[in-house]
Amino acid sequence: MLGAAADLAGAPGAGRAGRARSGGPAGVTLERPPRPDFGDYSTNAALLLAPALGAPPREVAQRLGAELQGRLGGKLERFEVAGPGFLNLFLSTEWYRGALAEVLAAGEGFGVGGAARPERILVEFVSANPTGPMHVGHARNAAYGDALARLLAIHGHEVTREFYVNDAGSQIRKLGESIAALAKGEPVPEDGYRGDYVEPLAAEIEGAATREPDELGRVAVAIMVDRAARALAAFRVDFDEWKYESELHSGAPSAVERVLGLLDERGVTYRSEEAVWLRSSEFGDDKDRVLVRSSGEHTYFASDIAYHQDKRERGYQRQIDVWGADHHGYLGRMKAAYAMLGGDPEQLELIIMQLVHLVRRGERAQMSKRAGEFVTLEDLVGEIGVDAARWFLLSRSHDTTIDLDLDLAREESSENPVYYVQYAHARIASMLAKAGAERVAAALAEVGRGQDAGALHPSEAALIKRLLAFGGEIAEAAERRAPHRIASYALELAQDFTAFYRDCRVVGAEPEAVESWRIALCVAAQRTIARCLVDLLGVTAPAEM
RNA sequence: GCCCUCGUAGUCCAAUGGAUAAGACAACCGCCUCCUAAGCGGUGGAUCCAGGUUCGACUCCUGGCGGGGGCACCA
Repeated sequence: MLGAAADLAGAPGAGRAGRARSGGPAGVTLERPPRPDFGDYSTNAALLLAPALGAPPREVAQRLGAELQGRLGGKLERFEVAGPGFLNLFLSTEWYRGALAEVLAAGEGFGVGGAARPERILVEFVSANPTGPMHVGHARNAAYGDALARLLAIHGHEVTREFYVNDAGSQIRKLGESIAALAKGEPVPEDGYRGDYVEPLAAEIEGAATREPDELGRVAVAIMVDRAARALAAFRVDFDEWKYESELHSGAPSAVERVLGLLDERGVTYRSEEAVWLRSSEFGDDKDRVLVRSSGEHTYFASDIAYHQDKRERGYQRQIDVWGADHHGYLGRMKAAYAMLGGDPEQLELIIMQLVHLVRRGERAQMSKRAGEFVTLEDLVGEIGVDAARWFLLSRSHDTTIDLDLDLAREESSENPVYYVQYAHARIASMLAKAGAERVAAALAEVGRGQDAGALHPSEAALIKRLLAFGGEIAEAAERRAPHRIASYALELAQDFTAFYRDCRVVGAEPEAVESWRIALCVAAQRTIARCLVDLLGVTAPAEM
């Protein structure tokens, strides 16, 4: 944590660091109180320490305050004990000046790398079936998984992003059969694929009318995967690895066969009605599950177990899977299988994304891939653009259902708060350009020397406090797998900047020391907004609008 | 029926057990001689219901009610 803020966090039992290291009572916080007259920062430490100390909370708060006063000296203007025993701290201008200097000195390192224990993490997301185009649900999954990966990486973890391609099983054969039928001018099989994209796909594949369905399926998968990768890249989502399910079935023995062997050795499988079952119900699942069908074919679940085992063997300390809500019934069996193979269930995180519902004329519409009725990722981006689409999808918590009315989204995209944040960034760029690069460099150097620039405007203090909260916001958002918090923070930061802009003249401010100080504050605000937009949310930060 | 998840203003949505529940859109009233009006200021408006735990509950527990999802030898 930042030095200036650490002055406070270092207080007995106060702050995040205090909670983590001191072993003090849980729930101690150092936070920005709801009202300015409650001080700049506030802690409930006394409320929580009081029972252990056998003293009234207000008395404990008084003692804490006195101790802090001694430690911080001129940085702490005064403190107050409030309500049931809150300790409210009022910080001096000196403290604020030092804090901004530290933000600027930290540069790219400001607020980042705070993970207490960095891990190698594999984030698997999207993993859309290659049998059709990606719809808005995949877009949400992509935006979320991508933002989460960015967040975890900035928080200090080593992150790998992976797309799992389900290129095996009956669905691929069905796709091949559908293409073969269309190529021959025959009707598509009853349970085949008949979306708008299938016919062009059939036309694209040379000699489709004379090739075998299995082979057509493979060719079609290659085309669809390539198409998905491109659509995702255009959405600013890139993957480090593309893992094919078919690989898990190849070789002798295959990865799937090996994992089935492992389960067998552990005595957690049995045969019944010609099929091989997993005793997953003994590990928290609702019922036992089939691994090998009576036909001799492996189930999807069997390859998925092999896939998760494979991830573990690749040395990831943590696996995060981002799944659609329609997969949540699958969670219990996956956790069970993971544990049955000796994995620590804590290290397998299965995140369920709630669905995106399409709304047309106020009514919910069903998205059906086989019927070809859905809004694709490309449609969404085409209608409202990458920035607005990403913000729209990322500004909501992953566990709330989103209703998407594309007509409304198109109309309202100009009202998207993303533009407000971008506008603040562009406005700063314009101000700094007006000041000139040399003047900005001089101002930054001056702040580092700690020049006295007089009293602070409340808007300046508020903006600095918001900037100082950045590291905590990253930590909180990363630990809770909640990138939407970054969107909230970015908006609040932009609002605080805009209030500062309204209240405080920057370029041309008198005396020069004030101008320097405010230019430096603008630089810190601009960097942090860009950090949020570009590096965390994958949204552009334009220099002009 | 069972399991999971969500219920906060007209709408969308935020809030590690903390003080008077944040913000956006929509509505209404004002503001461009001034570093970008994609902006600023102001007004009204919310925790599904009932119990419980706690000094303190939107938050945790129990029971309802409502929305969504899931309960295959499909993937």
